[in-house]
Amino acid sequence: MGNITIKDIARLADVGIATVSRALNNSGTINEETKKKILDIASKYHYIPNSNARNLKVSQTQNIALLVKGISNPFFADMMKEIQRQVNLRQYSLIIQQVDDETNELDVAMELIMSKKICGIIFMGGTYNHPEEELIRLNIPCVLTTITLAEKQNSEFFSSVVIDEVKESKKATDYLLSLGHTKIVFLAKSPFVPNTTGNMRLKGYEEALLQAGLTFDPSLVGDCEYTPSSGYSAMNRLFSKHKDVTGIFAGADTIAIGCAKAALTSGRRIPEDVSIIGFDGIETAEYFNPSLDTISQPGIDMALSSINLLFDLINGTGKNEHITYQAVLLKRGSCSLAPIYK
Amino acid sequence: MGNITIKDIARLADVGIATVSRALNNSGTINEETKKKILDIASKYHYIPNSNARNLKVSQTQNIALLVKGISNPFFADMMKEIQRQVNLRQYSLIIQQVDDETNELDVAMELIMSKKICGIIFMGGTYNHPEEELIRLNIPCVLTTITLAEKQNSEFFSSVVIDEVKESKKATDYLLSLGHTKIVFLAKSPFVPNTTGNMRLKGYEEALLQAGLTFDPSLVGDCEYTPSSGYSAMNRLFSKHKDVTGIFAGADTIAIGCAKAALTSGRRIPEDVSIIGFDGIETAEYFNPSLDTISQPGIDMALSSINLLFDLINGTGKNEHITYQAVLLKRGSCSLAPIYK
DNA sequence: ATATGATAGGGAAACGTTTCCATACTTTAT
DNA sequence: ATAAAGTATGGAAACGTTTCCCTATCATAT
Repeated sequence: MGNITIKDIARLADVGIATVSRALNNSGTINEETKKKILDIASKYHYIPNSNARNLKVSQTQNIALLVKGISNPFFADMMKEIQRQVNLRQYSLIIQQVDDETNELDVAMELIMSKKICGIIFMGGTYNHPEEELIRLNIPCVLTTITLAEKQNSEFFSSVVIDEVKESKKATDYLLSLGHTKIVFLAKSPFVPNTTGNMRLKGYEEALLQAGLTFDPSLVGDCEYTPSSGYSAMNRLFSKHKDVTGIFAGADTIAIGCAKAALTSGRRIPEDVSIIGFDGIETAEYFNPSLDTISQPGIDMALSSINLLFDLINGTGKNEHITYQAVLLKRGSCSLAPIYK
Repeated sequence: MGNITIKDIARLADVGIATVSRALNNSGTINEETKKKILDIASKYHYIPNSNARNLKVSQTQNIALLVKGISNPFFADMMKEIQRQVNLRQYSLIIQQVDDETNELDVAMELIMSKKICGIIFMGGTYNHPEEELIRLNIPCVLTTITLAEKQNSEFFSSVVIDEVKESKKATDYLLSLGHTKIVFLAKSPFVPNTTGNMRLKGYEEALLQAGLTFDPSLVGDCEYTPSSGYSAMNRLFSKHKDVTGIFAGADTIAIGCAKAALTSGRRIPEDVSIIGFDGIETAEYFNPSLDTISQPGIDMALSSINLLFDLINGTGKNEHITYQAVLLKRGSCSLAPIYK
């Protein structure tokens, strides 16, 4: 049963197909009555335009792509959900493509673009230290969010929505410092790989330490994935080397949860013996026992801005923008004065 | 700069476009040398086929859709990630569409199908109590997973990958019962709405109770979303009515986390005063403090089976199948003998 | 020598749209 | 009454593929 096409509608309404097209897209000039008749027939027969034909003709699609690195972080999940919602609201479809550490996201993006599957793209998570020219090559509306930019952020070829990783990370460390902690562990993914998110956050940690007159000890930093299990084993390793750690700054709440477990199973109390602060502000962190202190990113707002900026670019209703959001320090139950002060 | 098309390749290779098409898809008869020449030129000029044109012609796409209800549950997130991975591995794209409680997933599906955007569909989460004919109308390879089927499961029009909700839920309740608990709370989403997942799990809970000779008390069941915060407030309400609750069966780990918080903040110890068991088996449950007992579903396996069944259908390499997985009871640190036995 | 059957490749139609152009009919201004 | 300027519509080309059908070449069998 061949689907119903614009031709069928034309025949049924006894008009030309050009007229049907005009009625459907209300473009050009068309008589109101004719239009109504056509629309009625179309809806009566459940006409749905063939998007392949349409896209072929206009060389544009109604799909936008979301390329996300590190999809497992629940913080991203919430952002994705919001982006999803906004995209659907605008009658577009979302093609989500996860990219792992090995795949080159630009190749993936290029293929999606060239095959005409998408008309806009959001990069989420990870690092984009590609020379700007590469992004220019994409030649498509593009926004980068929740990522660390190696290059200057004032490019005219994409929009971005980020936080100041270094500053926010310093904020977390400063808080621990203010509580009197001096032996503070830092955990993140690839902290020593230049320009990664983990690296940026390490910088903030280091800055805070130095500013407080402490020396930076690389053996206090751990490398782990953004998961509880990975945070757990990394923290265990750290504990075995440094029994006297009293402060932990985890570069993600998921990691913090794993660290907490490690502290607890080693007989340490939180926050009496060891203070823990996370990053991101996922819901579970609040419900953890004890409730986890964290640096909370405005994920939903960032998602919203990203999609708005993207559609501004797609519709030509706005120019490139670069937004930096503020994160906030949430004090809950996992940090307290260093034991020495008690 | 107009993209490079099959015509350009034909011109460059000095052959007809039909020949190029044959070389690209290695279909029909073609000389090996000619083919090599064409392929070389194509790759040299970074030719990428226009999928809109192709899809229009063959009336088929390389996109598969994932319609998920209740996207916020991290248990789904892991499944989605695996589905994503498998789809990409096969050079298809995944269009993820979240459907909320209000939207009719069949309408969404129909639109996606009719507009020729997809060639296969996976329904995930929620309930599908649509009459079979409705699903038949879709007329496209289709698998239902992690959902509760109202109708008999032997349809020839779709595949399914599920667990026996009632049985697994009874397993959880039996466990609590075996520990001597008699006043057990049950929490899930829409437990009293027929055929929902929550309702199925309620049935298992009820069966276990009845079998143990206890009476079913509806005032012990709570209705909440699949989130910690919702579980938290629902449990608080329940505690205020029933101070002597000693067992909690949460229909999701996310809910269990909220319940645990409620128990803890009310001064109850886990598991000494109150035992909690969850459902799903998300990673965080294990790292919670205390480690949460749960009924663990084999999410990754289920995702894998789903996608395999779907591609069997798409490629015509297999017939409809209906798989029921077993979940397993994970005993960790959140359940113990009822206080009365101590 | 001719007939047969592969094998290779080209021309052109078709997929379902949008849009340019042309035409026909109205209205309004002169 | 005629010209000018809308307004409404249809025909047909075009988007970039795939595929059907036809022709040409060549080897093999008669």
